[in-house]
Amino acid sequence: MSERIFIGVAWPYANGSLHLGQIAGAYLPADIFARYHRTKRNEVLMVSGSDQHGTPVTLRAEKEGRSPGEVVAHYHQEFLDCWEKLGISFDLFTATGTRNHAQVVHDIFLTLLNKGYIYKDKMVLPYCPSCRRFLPDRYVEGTCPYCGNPKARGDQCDECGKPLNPVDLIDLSCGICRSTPELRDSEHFFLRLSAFAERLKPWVQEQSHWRQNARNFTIGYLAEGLRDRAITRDIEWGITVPVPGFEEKRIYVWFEAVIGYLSASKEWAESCGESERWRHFWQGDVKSYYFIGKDNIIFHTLIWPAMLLGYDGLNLPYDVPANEFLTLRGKQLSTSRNWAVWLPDYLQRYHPDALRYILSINMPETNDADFSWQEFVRRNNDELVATYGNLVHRVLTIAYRNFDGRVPAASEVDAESKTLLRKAEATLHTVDSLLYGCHFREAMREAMALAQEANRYLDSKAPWKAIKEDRDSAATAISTALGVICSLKTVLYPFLPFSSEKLHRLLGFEGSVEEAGWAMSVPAAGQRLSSPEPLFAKLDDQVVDEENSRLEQSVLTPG
RNA sequence: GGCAGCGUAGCUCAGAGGCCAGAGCGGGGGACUCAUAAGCCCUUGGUCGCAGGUUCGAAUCCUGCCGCUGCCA
Repeated sequence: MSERIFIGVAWPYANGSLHLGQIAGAYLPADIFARYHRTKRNEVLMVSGSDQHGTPVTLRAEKEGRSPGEVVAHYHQEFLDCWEKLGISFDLFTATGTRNHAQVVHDIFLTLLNKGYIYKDKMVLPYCPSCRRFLPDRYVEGTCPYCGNPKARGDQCDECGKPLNPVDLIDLSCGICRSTPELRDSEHFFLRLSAFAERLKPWVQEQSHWRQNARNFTIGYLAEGLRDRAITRDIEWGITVPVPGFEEKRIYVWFEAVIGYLSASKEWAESCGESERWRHFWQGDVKSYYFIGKDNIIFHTLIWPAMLLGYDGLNLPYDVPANEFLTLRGKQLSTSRNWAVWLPDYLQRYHPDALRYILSINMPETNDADFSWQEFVRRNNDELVATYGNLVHRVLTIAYRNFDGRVPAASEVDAESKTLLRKAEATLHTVDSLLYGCHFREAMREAMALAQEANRYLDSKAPWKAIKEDRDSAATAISTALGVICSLKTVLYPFLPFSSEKLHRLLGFEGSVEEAGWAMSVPAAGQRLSSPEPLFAKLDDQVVDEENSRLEQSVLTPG
């Protein structure tokens, strides 16, 4: 029975490059999940896009002397390039800057407004008389009321790290012209989150399959009481407010970005030439998964569900597998301090599957997990290459050289070989159910355990010796090992798609691993093998020093 | 400051009341040679953050403290 799976992935902010933390937190697990379900022949729609609005984009643009549109277009293209190279298989990766997105946002805004879930109210905000505008939080400067730092910004104090409201600051000044802003009333729209609390509480309670971090955090947040939130701002860069008199204001990013999941689905449907097909993934018997980092939990477990409840008729999230964070050499990533490994950089120098491997085997599912170049090289060389890559290579080489480049026929399958084949079959099932439940790290470990088992089997059978005395026994061993490798190719495909496809062809198959499906398929006797080549390359230990000094250099010259 | 998660072998991480607390890597030893000097076998190594408590029994539950992370004010 085929299932329908909707996969929404966090929308990366189009004001800078992607780093490894984002990949480990959301994109990689989402992609593993999507590839797994496709191979299981389930229907999958996986979407995301560039988050192109908001003050960070404007700031970046000003700093670089470009328009926000140019900044956003640049990073959008870079993202697309990264997805392709890293093999993140979106059905659609769009952007919040599209006309379609604005239309869908307006539709939701007006629907919620008509139903009374959005209302107008006044806020007191800093207004600069000489610039003649309300100032975004980040454009207000003043003295921090907590630590006395005279250059705190309206959104947060860089000295003590406390988040602030602009009106908290002492001795306000305009970040643009330095004059003193006055506090004025400004009219804004608010989302009546408080109206949904009673419906959200029992719903969250029922989600016993959610990860502990997401569930407890959400329950705690609900217990404190959901407060209404402003959804418009006095800024110029963003989606317009579809109400007369609000031409100078824009919809706040946090409100419109989550709507991207829906607008992207609609855009995808249009591009299929079936404009109503999005409903297939939003209504009825569909499970929707949202892959995000832990900083984003309540937007997906409370706010977006509230908006969907208010809009009515669309499915709420089924699961929100929020990951914890990736640290870099034990320290928190920091884009402003340039303490990060940037994805475009990585992809220029190394194999995508090597990164996918290390981030999978040590995915920050329950804890923050650490990345270091030392670990990267070690796991690549001592685990990926040594255990899996070498297994594949030794089996293919023996088969190719001794059996005329073809899969040998197993005469009689002995007990030991049967045991291994059963183990392969069992691994296929175990990995299946682990992936189904979003336990990626454990699934990867199971797969690697099978590779280890196969190495043990080869050692015990020693086909390189048997070939001289008992050719049939060697044939059985190699045929069995080829079967196991074939299963490994399948269970590892969601994690390591490039090398699995390569192995698929080395084993003499046509088509793709996905088409072959999630099943034990022992290559037929006589099947022609391709000339063996290693799946992965070992990395020189020098890489550790090179990359570490690159990191330390980049910290000295923050972007 | 409030809330949540986490603190387990040299390293990276599993385990969530009861078989001597596990895996991979590293360290030490061994047999082998098909393979990217990879693989295999044996072995080393932990008062499970600290202090109390509940229990016949606690890494696992409770309380307090310390440290890390995130969210909120």
